[in-house]
Amino acid sequence: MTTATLEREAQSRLAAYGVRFTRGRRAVVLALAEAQGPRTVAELAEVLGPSVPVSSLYRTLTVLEESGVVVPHYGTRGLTRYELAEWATGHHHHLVCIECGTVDDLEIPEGLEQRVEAVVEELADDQGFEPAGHSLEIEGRCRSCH
Amino acid sequence: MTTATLEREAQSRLAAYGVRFTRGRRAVVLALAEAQGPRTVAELAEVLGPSVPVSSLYRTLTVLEESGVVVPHYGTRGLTRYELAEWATGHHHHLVCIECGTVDDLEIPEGLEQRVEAVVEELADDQGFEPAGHSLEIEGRCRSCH
DNA sequence: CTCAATAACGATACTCATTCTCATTCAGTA
DNA sequence: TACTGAATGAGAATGAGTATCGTTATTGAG
Repeated sequence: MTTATLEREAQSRLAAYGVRFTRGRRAVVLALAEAQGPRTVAELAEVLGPSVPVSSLYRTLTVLEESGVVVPHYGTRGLTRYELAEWATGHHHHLVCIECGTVDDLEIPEGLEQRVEAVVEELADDQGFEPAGHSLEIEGRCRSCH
Repeated sequence: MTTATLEREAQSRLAAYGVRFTRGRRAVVLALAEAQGPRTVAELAEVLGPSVPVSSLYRTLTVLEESGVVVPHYGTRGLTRYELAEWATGHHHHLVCIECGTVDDLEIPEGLEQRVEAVVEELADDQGFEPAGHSLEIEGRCRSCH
């Protein structure tokens, strides 16, 4: 997805939610687009510098989450990470490093994804609930920690 | 697994780690054995009452985690939940309620689990890392929130 | 273009889960 | 029973995240 398309889509979602696509919100969306996985507020603050103060960063991420532009991720101790929603990144899973705690996106080939979805569907049938989503986290060692 | 077996195994793991299996630690292990899914400190404190003060509860859970008796779970906003490790509960996955945030254990039939593991293995081959574990979280609505 | 009206912002105070500290108590051993 | 290190409990400290509130920026009406 191009940056222009990403911005157009993000703006459209924010508009549907009834808020503006401001400079600060654009900066956060673009920073997340650069990232290879979910990012903490601290990591984003590092990238963005003082142009987006921390208090605004928290509020911006809340707005972006509520309008469906980003989704939160809670895979590591005590920290909330954010990433662009699947309409922007495509469906993917995560590799959580058991050594350093970083989280990387993990592209999953279509065939494998279909098999995961089939399992989720069968589980849903078994247990009598309707699944709204799923996530497969794989714990291992990232390239830096090998 | 019977309570006696659970206690024996827990004691053995704590001994291997070089610490004692005290009254407070036993109480926490038994409380987690009663639970149907990962529990927060607040939830455990509610069940245990004042016999295990909160500061001890945190420390106890840390010791139990380091000795391999319990594992942490970070699936919901801002809260760490703990559950007995898989040697006690067997391998399982989680249903995270998108309504109320509770997390329930989800037993997965052997056949389905094998298919999940096959996918994880293939992903590992593709990406060139060795997986240490995996978790499949299904987001949906729990029975209370239907 | 100017002026409200309202959305967004930024600094700071605050909350609350979790961790740390330290004095006290307990369990195991001589 | 007395000694020694482990374990405990109460409360202080930390830090991520939230709420508040005065200021600034954007939008739309005239």
